[in-house]
Amino acid sequence: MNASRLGPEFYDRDAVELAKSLLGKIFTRAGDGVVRRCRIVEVEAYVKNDPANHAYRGMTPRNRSMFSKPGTLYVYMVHNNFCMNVVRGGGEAILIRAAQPLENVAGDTRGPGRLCRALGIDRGFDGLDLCSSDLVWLEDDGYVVPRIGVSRRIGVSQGKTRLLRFYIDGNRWVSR
DNA sequence: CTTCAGATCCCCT
DNA sequence: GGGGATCTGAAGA
Repeated sequence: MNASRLGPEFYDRDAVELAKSLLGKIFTRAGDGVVRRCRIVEVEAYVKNDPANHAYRGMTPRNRSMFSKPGTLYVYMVHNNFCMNVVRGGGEAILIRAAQPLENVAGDTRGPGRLCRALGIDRGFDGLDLCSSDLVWLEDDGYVVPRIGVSRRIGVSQGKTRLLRFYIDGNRWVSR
């Protein structure tokens, strides 16, 4: 089956639904003369009225991409590591925590910081549009997720009890 | 301007 | 399993 690039309509939906839908999709990173592909296997949702969300207290220079249109990439740095998110819009986004290497991907891809390192994603990718960028986009190859696992989020100090982490149950590339 | 906490990772035990 | 690295962004004075 041919893999097709996901368009604007895919990203314009409830944040939790978007998070679940991102599981199994192919993250593509082009440029540098090669095309790297990996399958998203673990995500976390950061929603409205969520103290753990960077956008909880409104827009700042760092998180402005989270208020851009659905399908925008939000990249930030924490403790010397980059993390990337798929923006839902209105201050909501989905953190990509881990992926399964498919093509031209070397290094560990389990954990948001490692994943960005393996794919060569940095703050320069913040604000790019996954629907129109020549560097990064998402594809659907028809893969169907066998079973979605749910848990609390990892590494947050607030909003700990909310079940907003989703992963492909049984996949060896899920972190932890 | 200063202070401080953080959506992590690595290395040690 | 736990602590330190390391530095940016945001809040407070």
